[in-house]
Amino acid sequence: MASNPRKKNPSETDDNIIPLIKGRRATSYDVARLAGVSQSAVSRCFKPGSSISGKMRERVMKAAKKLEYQPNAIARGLITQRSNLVAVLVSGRLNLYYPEALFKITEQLSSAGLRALLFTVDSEEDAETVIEQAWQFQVDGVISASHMSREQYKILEKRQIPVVFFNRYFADHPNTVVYCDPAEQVSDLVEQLYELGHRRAAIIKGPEKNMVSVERTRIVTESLTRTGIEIAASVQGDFSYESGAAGFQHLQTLDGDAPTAVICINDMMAMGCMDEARFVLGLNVPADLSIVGFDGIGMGQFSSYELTTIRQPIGRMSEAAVKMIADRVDRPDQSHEKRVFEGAVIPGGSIARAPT
Amino acid sequence: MASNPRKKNPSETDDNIIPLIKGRRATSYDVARLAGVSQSAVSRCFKPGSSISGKMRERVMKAAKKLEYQPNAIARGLITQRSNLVAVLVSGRLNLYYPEALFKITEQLSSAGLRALLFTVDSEEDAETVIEQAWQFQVDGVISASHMSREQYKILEKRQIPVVFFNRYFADHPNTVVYCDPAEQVSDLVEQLYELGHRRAAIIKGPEKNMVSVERTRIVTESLTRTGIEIAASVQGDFSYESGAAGFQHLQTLDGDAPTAVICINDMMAMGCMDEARFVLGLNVPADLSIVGFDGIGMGQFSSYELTTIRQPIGRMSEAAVKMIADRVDRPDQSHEKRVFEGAVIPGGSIARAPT
DNA sequence: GTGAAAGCGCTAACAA
DNA sequence: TTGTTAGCGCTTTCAC
Repeated sequence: MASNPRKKNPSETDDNIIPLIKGRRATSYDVARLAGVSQSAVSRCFKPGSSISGKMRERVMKAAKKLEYQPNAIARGLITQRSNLVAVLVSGRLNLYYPEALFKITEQLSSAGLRALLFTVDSEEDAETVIEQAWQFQVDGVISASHMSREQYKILEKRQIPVVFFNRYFADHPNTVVYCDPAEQVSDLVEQLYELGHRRAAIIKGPEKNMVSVERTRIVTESLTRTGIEIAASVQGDFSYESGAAGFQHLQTLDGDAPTAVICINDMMAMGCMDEARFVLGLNVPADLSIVGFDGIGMGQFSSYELTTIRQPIGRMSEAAVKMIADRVDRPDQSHEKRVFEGAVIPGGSIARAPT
Repeated sequence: MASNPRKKNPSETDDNIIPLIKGRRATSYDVARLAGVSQSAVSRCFKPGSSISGKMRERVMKAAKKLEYQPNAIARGLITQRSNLVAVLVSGRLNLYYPEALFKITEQLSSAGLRALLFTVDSEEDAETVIEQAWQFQVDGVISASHMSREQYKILEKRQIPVVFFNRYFADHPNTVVYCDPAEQVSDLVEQLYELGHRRAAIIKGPEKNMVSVERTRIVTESLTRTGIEIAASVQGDFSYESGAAGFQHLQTLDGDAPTAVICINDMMAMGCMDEARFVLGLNVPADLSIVGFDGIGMGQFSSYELTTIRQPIGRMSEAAVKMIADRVDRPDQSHEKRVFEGAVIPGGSIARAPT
């Protein structure tokens, strides 16, 4: 019979007394035998909120301790249909510039009793295989801070795996999202630039298909136009330092008056831009050129940069993402929710009155 | 009987034709039924190297595709006693300065058919709970790039969970290690400093209990002494930018001749030190002061710093770590191995002739 | 090459 | 409150 406990186990045929054979981990049966109770009693002892007497609990726990028994989460997951695993999808390339969120999310998941199964996704094909992997490992949910196509999302939806998007979403599709909307702060900052006399600005954008980049660019463009600052140019970057430098170099080659301010769609590019302006072109930042970034990464505040930027509340966003995935795991039919956080302007010293 | 397939499954009692009930994932039984073969045949189809006929494989795969069947890795793990999960332990705080290794390791694990279960460890108690968690999840191995006490390591050893240490090890205990030994490069760099006329240097150390910090400090100290450069002072930092700045500030308060060179035990502190020297004390780096770092992080090469440093071959080290853990998972009784990589000097522009 | 059957370690429904 | 028992979905002998 299947339920005949450990019939083939050598520890039983050889010697019923020795409970833990070297090299084999103790199971609930081993604990039950040592404690002289049933296996299910052991199981109950490790499930919070089970009805169990103090005496029983004590006996079991003593035996468990002796055998260093810890319930097998894999076996538990098989029967409960809950793995307590959450796939965390990050972009290896982009996250290098911004690892805070990953660590915060991992910590938060841990406090929620969930484990982070980490996947790096740097291409659409990666996403494909990662989703299959996550499916094989029966993850209870997915936190996606990397690229994911609509089709891929639909697969997860069909399989009823809850997904929380971190800083990206599908506008035309219901989904659960934690997001930072810097519109208000962009508006403030752009007005400040206007008052400082800036009338021509340039934008260095992030990756073409990156949602954060596209949204920030849109907001900046709108805000500049509304305020009455002309957009001299808008060049493509890829979020890296090098692309910020290259972007600024590219700006120099364009016709027309030079912009007095450059808005970079993330901090890394802003630093590249600043260094290019200062060290290659010999400009003075901010006297000759004002530079603004996005993200609020730690490095931006180093004395060499003192970047004026718009910070995302990463801690609160990570917390929210984990809270939301945990909720959706418990109640998958729950309606979708989008939690939008505001940014915050970090003043810095990279903007000043426009040169006359 | 336990092996009576899916007796209680509503999809069977209600309708034997419909193979996949909405909301339940397909199992190998569902596929077997649709293909008209036995369940074990399905299992064999998904195990590489099983003896199976082409016709059978085709039929099964067709059915599997139709049902979007993927084997359940959790159930597989239960029976094979292999979870294909590897716990990756990183320090959340310290890794912020150095996320490359984590992403590289994750990618490499993925190619080896293993998944990274990520844990952040920032205190000894964290390590305690993390080890228990990893044990519960039946991880096949552990890659530890965070603090772990000897006792904690011994627990893992006793439980026969292979461990690979990344950039740390226990000298008096056999263990499997991937490590970067920069002794040679330190020697070169120190000699270079000597030839540039430096005779007094200071050291800004990393966290007291951090193995990398202790080792680098030891090597630097020895090298300076051997070469004939006096160690003016050695102050404590914690690997952060701020502590590098504070460290340099602290150096200024000390009696005696000021050092003409500062060796910082990581790049982050070197940048803090450099900024403090330049922007707070108005020194010119490298004309007035030479600064050296360790790690070779990307930022160090930004034009604002151009840090002279000793790089670790992170890519190769990550690769080695994954290779080693995969080997040990397959052959746990294999003897231990320590793979030591050399560093590489990145010239940079933060050292020059000592001021006279 | 294929199928029947046992059982990995656990939870949960049920009976006592 | 406790014990008995049926499976979660898979791999793996063992017959044929």
